Amino acid sequence: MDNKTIAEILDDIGTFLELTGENPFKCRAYHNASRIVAGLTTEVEELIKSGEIKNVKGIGEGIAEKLKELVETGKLEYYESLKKSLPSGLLDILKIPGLGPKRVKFLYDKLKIDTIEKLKEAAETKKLEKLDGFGTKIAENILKGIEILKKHSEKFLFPVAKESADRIVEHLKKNKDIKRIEIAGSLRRKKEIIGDIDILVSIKKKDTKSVMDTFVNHPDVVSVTAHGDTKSSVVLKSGINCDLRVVKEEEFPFALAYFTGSKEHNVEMRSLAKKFGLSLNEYGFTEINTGKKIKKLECKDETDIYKSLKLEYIPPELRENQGEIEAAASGKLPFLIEEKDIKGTFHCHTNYSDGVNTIAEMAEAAQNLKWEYIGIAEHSKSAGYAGGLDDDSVKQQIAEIDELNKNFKNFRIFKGIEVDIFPDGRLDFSDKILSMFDFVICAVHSKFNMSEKDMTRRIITGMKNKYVTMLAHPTGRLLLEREAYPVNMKEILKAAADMGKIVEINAHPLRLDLDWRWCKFAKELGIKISINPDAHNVKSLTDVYYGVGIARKGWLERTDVINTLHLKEVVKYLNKK
DNA sequence: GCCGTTTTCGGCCCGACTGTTTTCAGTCG
Repeated sequence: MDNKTIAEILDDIGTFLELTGENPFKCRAYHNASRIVAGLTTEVEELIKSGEIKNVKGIGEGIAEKLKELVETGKLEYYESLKKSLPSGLLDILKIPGLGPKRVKFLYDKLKIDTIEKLKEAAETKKLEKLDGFGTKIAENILKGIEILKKHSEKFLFPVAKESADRIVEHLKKNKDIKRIEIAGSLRRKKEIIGDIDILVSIKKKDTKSVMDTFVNHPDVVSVTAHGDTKSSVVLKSGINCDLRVVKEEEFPFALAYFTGSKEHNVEMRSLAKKFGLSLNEYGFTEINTGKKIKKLECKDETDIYKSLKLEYIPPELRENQGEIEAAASGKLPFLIEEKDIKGTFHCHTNYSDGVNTIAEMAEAAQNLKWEYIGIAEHSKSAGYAGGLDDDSVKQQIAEIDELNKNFKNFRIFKGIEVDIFPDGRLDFSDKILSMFDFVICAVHSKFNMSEKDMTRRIITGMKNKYVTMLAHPTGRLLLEREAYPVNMKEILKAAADMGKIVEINAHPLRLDLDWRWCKFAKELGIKISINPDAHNVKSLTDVYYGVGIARKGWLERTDVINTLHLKEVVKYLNKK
């Protein structure tokens, strides 16, 4: 049983326990354990065999015992009986905004409501509002919530959320009462999937009304779900929920840190503050004993906050509670890669296959970005749906690139290919053809329904070819659209490290894969990463910068990423292959 | 259920908003 499945089961147990009214801290222990398991780079099964499981922080005796049963028998009695005791529909009802475990359980106990349909009917027939603690307003909100859930239950890709957020920020900036404004939340942390948008402002005067009004009256706003003095909440045209918080200028750094999250990072920060005798919240530090605001613990920015707890400044992308606080305490934070470090890129398509622009146009666009090189890599012949190249068109493209390269002085187009890995691990071109390229990318594009074992072997066999330089989009996922195919990523990365192959972070917003959760492990193995846009037109070359965000989340430094090398260094690297 | 530089028991982050109440519970992040 893989860690992902185990994590889901633990998370469900946490939720089930909430619904039964269990001690909230016990519930949290399961949710915590779920997150921890999801972040492990070693299989739980191995940890149990080696006895290492008891050294994992957040997993104690009780949960370790349950994990043991789960991996050894493939089942967990505790989980099964919880599941049996509660209708599965309660989990759906829980997704409705405004309904938490208490109310869901109450409704189930009182009215036997266990599906969204029954809930809707009860609200419409005024049964809900007669219950203790319920009223007309809550019933209305539940109906509204059901509608919102139906329409906008989905999450959003980073660029979609970013664009919506930028529009609001631009609009708010016109309000002269605003002093500082920042996007916070998962957008600031550069998560690949965004749930909602958090915007934070500080204002010059006391009255927040004008700022709040500016916000809720934005033309993109389709409904207002909260409209208070310090917080307002709206749903935007794009379907995204957007929150605005207004704080005083001196509170701004604390609020920014707080609303940037992640929640888990904040919890750790608060615990740490406690050890310093301080309580940390979105407004500042408070001494725990006196309850008085500490005058001289003013922080002008986030750096000051971290410094107060004897930590280095932690960049937002790292704030996922994946060891960044310990690293910051011991001066071991990575010096993260930045956009300006990118000197070129690989894996771009042209109109030779399914791209839009010519090679020359792509090269020109790359130069406009001040890059020193671009690598063209079309699909191979079996990728008929994507205009894959046959032997003849390969030769023709190579000739064209050679010709174009004669015109450049400090720029170069690298000749490459994105060759398919067949189910048996063979590649879609002969070695003779592959030997003609400056670099070769291998990737899976078909038959995704193989077992984990077979898919892992397929990819590793493909990488073994001596002409292969790098592996592209290692899980084939399309965010919010298609699940990753099952692979043993640990084995693949180990194999890549052994063979000295580069692994791609595909910077296309739908892929962003190698996932950042694996980057740190890849880095520890000494694997070089290439941040590639998989661009099919000139505009999407800048997708590379989404990839930089993911690399930063994955603790990567300039030296971990191959396309931070200057032209001369890259030529040397590729020639060594 | 987890955890320990106050602790092996007794805590476990904390505040805003909403709706229902008339001082608070539930939800959310």
